[in-house]
Amino acid sequence: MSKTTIQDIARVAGVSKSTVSRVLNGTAAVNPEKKKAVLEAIDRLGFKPNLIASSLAGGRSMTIGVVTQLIGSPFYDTIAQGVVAELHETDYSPIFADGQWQATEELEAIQALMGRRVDGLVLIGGSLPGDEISDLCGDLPTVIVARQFSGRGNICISMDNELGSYQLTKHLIDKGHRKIAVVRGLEHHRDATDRFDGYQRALRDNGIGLDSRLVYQGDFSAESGMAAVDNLLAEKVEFTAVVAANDLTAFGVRLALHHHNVAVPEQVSIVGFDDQLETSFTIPPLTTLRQPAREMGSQASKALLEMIAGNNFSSKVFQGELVLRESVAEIAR
Amino acid sequence: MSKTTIQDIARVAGVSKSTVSRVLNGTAAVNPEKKKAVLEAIDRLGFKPNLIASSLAGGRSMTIGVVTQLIGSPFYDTIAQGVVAELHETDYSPIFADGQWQATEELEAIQALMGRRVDGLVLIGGSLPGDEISDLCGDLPTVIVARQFSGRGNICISMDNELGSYQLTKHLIDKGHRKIAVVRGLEHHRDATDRFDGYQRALRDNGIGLDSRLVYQGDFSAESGMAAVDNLLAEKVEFTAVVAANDLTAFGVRLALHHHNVAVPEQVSIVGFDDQLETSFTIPPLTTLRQPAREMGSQASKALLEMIAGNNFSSKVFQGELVLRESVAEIAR
DNA sequence: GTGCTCCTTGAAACCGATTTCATGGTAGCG
DNA sequence: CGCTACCATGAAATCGGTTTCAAGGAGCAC
Repeated sequence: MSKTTIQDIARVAGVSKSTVSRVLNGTAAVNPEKKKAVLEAIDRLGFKPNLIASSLAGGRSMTIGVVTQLIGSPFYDTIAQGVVAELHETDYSPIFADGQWQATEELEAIQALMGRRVDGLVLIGGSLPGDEISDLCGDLPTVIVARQFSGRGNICISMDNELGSYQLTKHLIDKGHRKIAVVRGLEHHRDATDRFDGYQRALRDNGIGLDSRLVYQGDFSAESGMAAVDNLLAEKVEFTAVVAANDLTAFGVRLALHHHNVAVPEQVSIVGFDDQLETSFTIPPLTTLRQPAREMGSQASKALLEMIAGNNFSSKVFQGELVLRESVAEIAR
Repeated sequence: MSKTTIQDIARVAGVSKSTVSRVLNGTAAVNPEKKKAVLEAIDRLGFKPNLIASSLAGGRSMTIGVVTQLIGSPFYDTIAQGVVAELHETDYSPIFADGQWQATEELEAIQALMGRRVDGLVLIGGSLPGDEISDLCGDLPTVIVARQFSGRGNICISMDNELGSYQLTKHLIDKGHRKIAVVRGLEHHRDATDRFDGYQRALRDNGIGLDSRLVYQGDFSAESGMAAVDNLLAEKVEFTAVVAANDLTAFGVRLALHHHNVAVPEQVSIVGFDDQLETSFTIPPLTTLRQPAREMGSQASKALLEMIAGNNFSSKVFQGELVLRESVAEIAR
């Protein structure tokens, strides 16, 4: 551990601490010769400034708090990656705390990060009410990713889930499908309800009535996709396509259909949501809606840095991109 | 931002800073009444100690540096999750820096973390030579995950890749396969070479010669799995099974076979490596080797905390677990 | 009642930087 | 040549805690 301090450098270079600090931060002009002496001393002693001390003195910690919800979801993981990657170029370091999709945990996580005097906060997902977040964070720059908010004064980087689901459903309708089953995501989860809304709007816009027998309440898991299919088949409900809550659920749907010897896409078409890495390699490759997860993460970091710099930044809603692959077939009407 | 300091609490409670500090940390006995007064003041003013100041004064930052290699690999991500989850219960917070699988970046990442005076370091993967790590970190407690080391005095939490691959290959042999193709992982990557070694040993132990036409140099991607199959088929090399470098590669293999109308597992069996979430839902569900990624991560945190506490801890090599699903068929000899 | 120890407590030093402030020196200008 | 203005520089205060140290008080034994 480099125990050398700014004081040591000052002594070796024959200047004062103040001067060393000025060289380090370029806060003021210094005599070129002294500057050289300082730099040499730094190099020779292998000095690394103690960021903790500098945080305390400077009032800025150069850290960004990131609150995750540690469910091994590729989507959220990718967002986190984007956040970290974007910060990588800067002098800020991300410091993590986890909320586990539970309000109390999330609150603790935020408080822990604030105790560390982070300069900004990125919340990825989460279940804490918007206003509570505002109260908690006060004037601490805060960005919320993958979540849309009605709360006051928060910046959100989110996805238009309703539209995405609308597009997917519309795509199926355009291909001639009218008996379209849906596997919903986690109950009360905003993303899930938005997607379901998009599904409904697409049906409505095309004069197709909502058939409750085609709606299955899932939870974003593959298992719920399988259960949905088992259920549909057991009940002998006719359907030619399935809108899955996300890709993982679509995997489950697809596997269950396989078990029941239903051909995809010949007999039943499937669409997912997310476009996670594996979807291009399933059989058949899955038609889905790409969420720009990594980009959302890096956008969140960018927004936060702007806010910290004192600039304005407004919320951004991303639109997904329909990725057509082979899991949807056209059918005769 | 709570601007209240320990000084404010002291004033309100009518005691000295020292006493407040003692109440906060329980470092010494305090008069119950004063203690009560202090606690009340803390509660009333909503005081949260400034961890930065306390780090500086206390000499410990209560922070753990985690060096990742930001490739969106589910395996490494899961390890990171394990690390974070385990730390969640403690007063330590993980702070991230990324190495991008490049030695120079990794070096910078480590230095940045040391500048933050982390109390310990977890390296997930990485390419920096072991001795260099030792030099760099000195006596800073350090744990390396998902990597085996010859370097001196480092603690490693790793997987026996050679054995895992041996078991998978052996399983195929037991099922009657003798023409077993292999798609290797990234060149020069230790995990990849270990796995290839395991493959070779299994063949050797069972009197099967190594046929270089059955060996394809991949890179852990799904694309390389597809390319391998295309190649094998184009060259008209006979094979009845494929050992893929990891699950993702196996997905590629499986898709390419599908495109060529080769039935899995009837005509060709496949085994993967990792047991990532999606593998149980592919068609057919993939036989693979489960890596206890999350557990490795949490084990790493545990080890690190022990080391920080001054206790000894030795390296640990995990063994994977063969997960039998439906992608392997028995064939007549 | 005196002397001693033990315990609680506050004052002050300290952690390692940044930043303010005062000073001496130099340059510019009349 | 003298005055002001400015620049570079170091001393000292500061950030918000922890920890050492010495002192005051209580408790106990004689």
